Formats: sequence, C-alpha cells, structure tokens
Amino acid sequence: MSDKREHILIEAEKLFGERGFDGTSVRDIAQNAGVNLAMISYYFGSKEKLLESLVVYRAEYAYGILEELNKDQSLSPWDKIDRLIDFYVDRILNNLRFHNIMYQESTAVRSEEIKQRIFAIKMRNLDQITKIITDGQQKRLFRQVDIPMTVGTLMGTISYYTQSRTYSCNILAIREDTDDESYRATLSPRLKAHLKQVMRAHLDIRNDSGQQPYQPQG
Amino acid sequence: MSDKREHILIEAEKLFGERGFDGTSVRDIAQNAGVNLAMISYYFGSKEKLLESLVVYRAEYAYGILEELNKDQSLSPWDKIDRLIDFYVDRILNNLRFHNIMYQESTAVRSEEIKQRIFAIKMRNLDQITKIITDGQQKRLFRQVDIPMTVGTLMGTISYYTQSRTYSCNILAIREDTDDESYRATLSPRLKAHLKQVMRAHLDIRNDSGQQPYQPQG
DNA sequence: GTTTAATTCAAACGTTTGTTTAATTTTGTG
DNA sequence: CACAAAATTAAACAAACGTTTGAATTAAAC
Repeated sequence: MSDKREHILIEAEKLFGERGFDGTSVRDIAQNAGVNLAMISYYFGSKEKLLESLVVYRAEYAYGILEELNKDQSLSPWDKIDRLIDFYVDRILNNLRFHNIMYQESTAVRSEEIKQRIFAIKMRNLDQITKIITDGQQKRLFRQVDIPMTVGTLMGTISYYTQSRTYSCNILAIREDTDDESYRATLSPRLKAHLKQVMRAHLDIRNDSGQQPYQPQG
Repeated sequence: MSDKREHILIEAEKLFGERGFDGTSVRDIAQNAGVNLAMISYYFGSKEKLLESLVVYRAEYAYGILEELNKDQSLSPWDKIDRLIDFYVDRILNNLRFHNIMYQESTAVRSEEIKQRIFAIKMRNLDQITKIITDGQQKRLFRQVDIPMTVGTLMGTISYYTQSRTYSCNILAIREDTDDESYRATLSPRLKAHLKQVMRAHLDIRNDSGQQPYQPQG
C-alpha cells in the first residue's frame, strides 16, 4: 500500500471515529490528509470504498494474534482468558476511533459489502474465543456458559466505555478534554481488572451453583 | 403533547433507529409521518431539536420505575438485580431504535444540549443501580465490585446485541428479516438468562476468592 | 530526450440537505 | 357570520455534499 493511500486512511479513521462517517465530508478528509479533494476518488473510488478499505486495512492489522494465543500450549485456559482481555482492551482502546465505526455498523454503515466484512471479523473473533472457552470446559476448569453471550459481555463492556466520552470521563474522574494517551492509561487498567474479575466468577466451575445456561431449542 | 407532534416523534424514532440520525432526512420523516415538510420546523424548530424532544419524551416515558424498584422493601437485593435485568432488557429491546440513537450519542449526536441530556439519564440510571448494589453489600450478600463498570457490563452486553442485526440474528440462528416481535422473543430470554448468571457469579459474596476490585487512587 | 502513464489540481457538476417564505386553509372565539 | 390565531401547504432558498472533468504536472520507461 502506497504511503499516501495509507496516510489518507489514517486521517479518515481519526475523523470517522470522532465525527462519524456521515459527519465527515471527503473535503474534511482531504484537508486533514493534506491532499487534493479529487485524490479520495482517485485512490479509493468513493467515500464508502474508502471506509471498506479502512476495514480491510485494520482487520489485517491484528490478524493472527488470536490464533497464536490459541495455539500456545504453555498457557492455561485461565491465562488465555486474561491475555484475551488484555488483548481486546488494548486493541480497542488503541483503535478507539476505528472501533466506534465498526461497532456502529448497524446504523452508521449503509454498504452491504462493508457490513459483510465486519460480520466476518466478528465471527472470526467469536470462533477464537469459543475455542479458548471450550478448551477450559474440557479441562474441567470452566463451567457451562452461553459462549456468544459471554463474548458479548466482554466486547460490550469495553464498548460501553468507548461510546460516550462524557460519561466515561465522569466515571473515571478525569477531565473530558484529557488526551487519548492519558485517557487510555486511566481506563485500561480499570476495564481489565473489572473484566477479569467478572470472567473469573462467570467461568469458574466452582461457582456453578446449579444454574444452567440458556439452551437453545431445536 | 399534541397527537400530531407525538406522531412525528414516533415516526422519526423509527427512522433514526433504522438509518441513523444523519441517514434520515427531514423529508423522510415528513413523508413517513404523513405531514408536510415544513411541519417539522414548525413543531420542533429544527431536526436537532426534534431529536432533543425525542430524548426528553423517551426519558420521561420510563421515569420512576427504577425509583419504585429501589423503594420496594419486600424485595431482596438478589430479587432487585433480577428485576433490574428484566427491566433493562425489556426496555432496551422494546425501544431498540431509540436506544441505538442514545447509545451512539458520542459520534451520532453533535448537539451539546442533547449530549448533556443523555448524560443526565445515564447518571440517573447509575445512581439507582448503585443503590441496589450497595444495599446488597451492606446486607453481606454482595461482594465489593467496581459498580460503574458493572453497570457497563449490564448495559454493554445488551447493547452489543442491539447494534448489529446481522450478527445477532446469526447467533440466535434466526433469519435476518425476522420481524421485531419474534426477534425480541428470541433474544430477550437468552440475554436475561445470561446476564442473571453473570451477575449472580459476579456479585455473590461467596465467590470472593481474594480478588479485589479496582480501587481508584486519590 | 521523447513518449507514455500516473498523479495532482482547480473548477464545476448535479443532488440532496435543512430551513424559510409567503400564501392558503383550517380552527377556535366572540 | 366575522375575525384572529393556528395550522398547513407548495415553492424556493442557500449551503454542503460526493463525484467528475479536463488540463497541468510529475514520474517512469525505453
């Protein structure tokens, strides 16, 4: 990928994340990237194709990390859960802006192609986490849980604190204009500690006091 | 509130929820509501003011329910948690479209007034849930947890399954064009069962195996 | 050095946007 | 009925939008 193309993608990501897809004009992107307006069409074809390129670009970016984590035989299922939480919190907080676009896919994105790409990424993540949890269950460490819902709890909790800066800054007791770096440094350990506590209690087979998870019929 | 004004709000909510705020034109709203284009400005002043009216309208809609739940002395903290989960799952699933707008506030909404209103609603909810949890802690039923993060887990999990219809329909093993009624009927019990399981394990003082929640410094 | 292709640019394109205007119709009141 | 206020309408408004054009410039190839 050419430097200029990549540069446009990065700048577009910033703006999309801050103002949303519709809230960002191609003129904004061109100006922020320091290129001529027509270059967006020239490089990407259209504004929507630019977003699609961004999704592909970011999806490839973290490719394989989860796969490696899964293959690592030296780690216990509990270790893997901890690493998983660290990975996702770091990854989402380091790609705050992009994640907001991805997450708001349902209403923010009108293109069917992009929706399909985002869907594929989500399913791939679900597959990897499913492997970790079923492994823990086979080793009699984890109890029976609703795995897709558990993934939703993991991702949803993180997302809840990336969607509204006003709210999360208030919870964190920091100024709303705090820079991204400090914001992450405050939010990250707290999110990780909470999620690890939740997942430990939720997955631990010793906490199975007779409740059974939801069993889909048919 | 006049019938026509309310009717416009309901139709606008549908469209905002389906296509997003920016994806919906005032012409769309006028057409769907069966009123003249100029009536939106006439009744609400502007498109943004219309959204603000919608937020106020929906916030009032469920006013007091959480307060009542809290005051009910006949319910144990565990009962209250169950009712809380039922309440939020039902409420969000029954106002899917509106909730998506509220939730995407950070990027979807540009108006500072609306952001403040949404923030106020979130803080009010947090206050009520905090009361329930601290009550359970004082009664030695709940352990020490990060309460705002716990609220994030509750709301975030639900939201994760309301943001992307493609994904959640796939998880639920139902057709994507399933009507809202059937969609809710499938998703609701599963979400409730999962969240109750998570919250039981997370809050139960007997599951406190030495882990301490995050303690903010200063 | 010449030629060909790729890149960059200012300008303009046709739409769509939210909003306003000014005339008209409906409604409520005495 | 008469009159004033409220409600409704079609039409027009200026601004912003994504995209395209065609000429100008730069880079690459031989």
